[in-house]
Amino acid sequence: MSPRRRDAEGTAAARAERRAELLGTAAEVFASQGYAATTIRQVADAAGILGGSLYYHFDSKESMADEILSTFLDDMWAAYDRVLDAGLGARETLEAIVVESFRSIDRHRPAVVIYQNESKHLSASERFHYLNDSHRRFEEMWIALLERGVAEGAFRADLDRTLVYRFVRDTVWVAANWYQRGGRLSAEDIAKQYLAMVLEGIQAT
Amino acid sequence: MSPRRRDAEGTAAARAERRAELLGTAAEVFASQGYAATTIRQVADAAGILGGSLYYHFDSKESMADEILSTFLDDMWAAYDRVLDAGLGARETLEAIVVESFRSIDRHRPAVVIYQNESKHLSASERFHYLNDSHRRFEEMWIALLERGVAEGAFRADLDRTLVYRFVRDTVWVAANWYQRGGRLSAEDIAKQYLAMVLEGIQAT
Amino acid sequence: MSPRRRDAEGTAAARAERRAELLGTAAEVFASQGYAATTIRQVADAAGILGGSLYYHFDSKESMADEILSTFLDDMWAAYDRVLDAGLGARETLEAIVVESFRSIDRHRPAVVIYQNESKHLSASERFHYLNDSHRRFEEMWIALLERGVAEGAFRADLDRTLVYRFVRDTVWVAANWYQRGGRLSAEDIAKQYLAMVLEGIQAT
Amino acid sequence: MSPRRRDAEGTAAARAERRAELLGTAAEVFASQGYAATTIRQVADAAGILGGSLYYHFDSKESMADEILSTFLDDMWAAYDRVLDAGLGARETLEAIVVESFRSIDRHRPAVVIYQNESKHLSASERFHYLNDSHRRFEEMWIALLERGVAEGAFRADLDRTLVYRFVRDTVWVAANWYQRGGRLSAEDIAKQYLAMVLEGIQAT
DNA sequence: TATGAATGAGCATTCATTCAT
DNA sequence: CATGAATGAATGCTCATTCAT
Repeated sequence: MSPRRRDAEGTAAARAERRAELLGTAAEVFASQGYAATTIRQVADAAGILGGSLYYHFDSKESMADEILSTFLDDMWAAYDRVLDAGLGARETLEAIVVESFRSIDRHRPAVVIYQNESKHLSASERFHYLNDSHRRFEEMWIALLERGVAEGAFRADLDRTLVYRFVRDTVWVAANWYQRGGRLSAEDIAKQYLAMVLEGIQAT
Repeated sequence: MSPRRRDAEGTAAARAERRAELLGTAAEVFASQGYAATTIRQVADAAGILGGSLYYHFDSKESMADEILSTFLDDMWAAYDRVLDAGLGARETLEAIVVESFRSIDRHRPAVVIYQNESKHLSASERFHYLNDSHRRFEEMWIALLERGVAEGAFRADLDRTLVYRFVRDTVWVAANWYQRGGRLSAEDIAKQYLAMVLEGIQAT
Repeated sequence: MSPRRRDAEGTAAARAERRAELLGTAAEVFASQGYAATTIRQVADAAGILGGSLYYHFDSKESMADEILSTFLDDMWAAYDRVLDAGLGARETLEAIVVESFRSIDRHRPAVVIYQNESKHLSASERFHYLNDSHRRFEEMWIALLERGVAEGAFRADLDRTLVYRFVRDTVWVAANWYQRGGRLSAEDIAKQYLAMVLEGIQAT
Repeated sequence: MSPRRRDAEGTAAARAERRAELLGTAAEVFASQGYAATTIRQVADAAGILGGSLYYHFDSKESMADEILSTFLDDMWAAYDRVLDAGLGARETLEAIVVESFRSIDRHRPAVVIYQNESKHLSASERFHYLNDSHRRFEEMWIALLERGVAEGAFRADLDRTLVYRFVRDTVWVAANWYQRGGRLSAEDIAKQYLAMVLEGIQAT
């Protein structure tokens, strides 16, 4: 590797790192104040630079949200796909999906919060149509999984399919609102307990 | 009753009715677009009047949100209090609380959506401190109920208390995002199925 | 006519009048400072209101320029069309067109200045494509007129057609840069002298 | 000449050459987009460097315009002065001035365009007062020339002096907007035809 | 009650300019 | 010589709010 090459990679990497750093800051502010209610100056303040300086790195406020959300979704779907391709039974698949979901929350908590709170509004714009696509794929995956589970005798057949889907979906993602990395319970701990509640219920047996 | 008196009451009642009508419209727009992303003009458009005219009825955008949320919370707590005062066992209390929650969603769907999406941000301002109070009371109620249930042998003892609380709380309220009055399932139907899921789990037995 | 009708017309007329008043102010500022170099606040200052208030009347800075230019062009082409439809000889037509051009300058001086200075840049945007259309029609009209004049024996045949077109076109419109209503010479006076120069030249005979 | 001296001259010359190159690029961009509407980045892009790098060569955007315009004006006045010092008759002087004007357009087309479009605005600033001086000198030269021509019996006496001045002045410079080096007609060809039109008129005799 | 014109603070974004490397 | 990250003032525009009618 020539020094020139190393230099070029060095600055490209530094640039990418700075972007990621700023996006992390932006994601946190968007998540805690809401995307619409957050001003670009608040993001810049949190990053320790001036408002205008953000535009050296990003085209617009929207493009920040775009990059935050698509990074999260790409990562999440990669994890989901690994699970779905593993050829597990319905129940094991559900467990693995829930675990991966909590791991996603662990890795991308602010992005998940933004996804939940803002995707309905953002997806109206062309640029965020992939949110709808992801949402549709998500629903199809869950419905198929739940039906397979009923067919395999793993899940109850007496519940409304759509209701169960929504129940599981919301139950998992909403946790992003209170989850804190490094808290009392790890993402895996929480996943285990959530699975116990979702699969077995909370009543004593 | 003098005609004068009747007139006064008539106009006072008419005024209150108009307020309620406008608040209903505002709540729907706030719920569907988000409070911060909604302009006062959009609310006025939806109501068929001009932006400035809303200020005859309300002091500010904030006061609309205030009235929407406090009306909902008052109504919900009245229902909760009736349940809590009925002297039921833990399990029956939980069932009744969940049913009342879905009835609240049925009666105040837009308000519930606003409550979920915006209360975290709104409660920072003095005027909305009652949101924090309500939240705290809510948590205390649920924790106490769950502990009583464990003590009574109705609920499992092997689950993290706080996790169960959050699980049940979120699970119920998030449904406001998709619930539609007059849909396939009534609020009571949904409550029954949610209770089945929460209490017994979704796995086949 | 009902009072209601009169009222509606009254306010509609008042609104149109205010728009025209503001557009006149904007046109003058755009003409004297240049469109790009003029801030919306400068226009507002000249109108005695605040920057934001202009947006009650107009969608954008661009839409002001649009309305200024299209009003001028519509008026000018109406006058041109009256001349072209009158069935005059080439020389008389040229004289009438030049006279109408100076009258247009008299009525729309700032708009003409904006047209000259900014149309090249503005016409890049879709919204201002009609500037290109007008330009093309203008060129066709002049070329046809000059050729007819040569055929009729009214104009010299030894000059480059395109050069003559540009000469006459520029010669007339550029006068908007210094013309002042109520100055020593009226628009018609100037037209007469310009025609003398263009037709007969400035050298002594 | 020591090697050291030659180096210094070499780099100084190289620097001057780079400046001139960059100024040529800047002039073209300013001319085609308008000075105010052109960003320093667009100039830099056109030059193949980054925005900040221009500041190694120039103090400011303004100083680029300054150098572009003053270079053009110095060159033009040098040519004019040669003509004026030649002791020609009024008519021959006018012809020579017009020819030199078109030669200036040929050599400095973008600068001429900038001069026409922006000098009115630029000359407000102290730094560009020489634009006013040039303008005044220009006017005096033309008025004197035209009066001499009338006195010598070369030019018509029945036309408004100021009008003729403006007519000739604008007519010549405006051509910079469409002139293209290497086009069908050379600068001298165009000058000849313009002189024919200005002196003899366009009507058949 | 409602209108419509205006306010004025604030927002996302742009851009000339600086400067350490 | 050039880069690239940052500055900070300014810009077009939005929007909650006011108020005379």
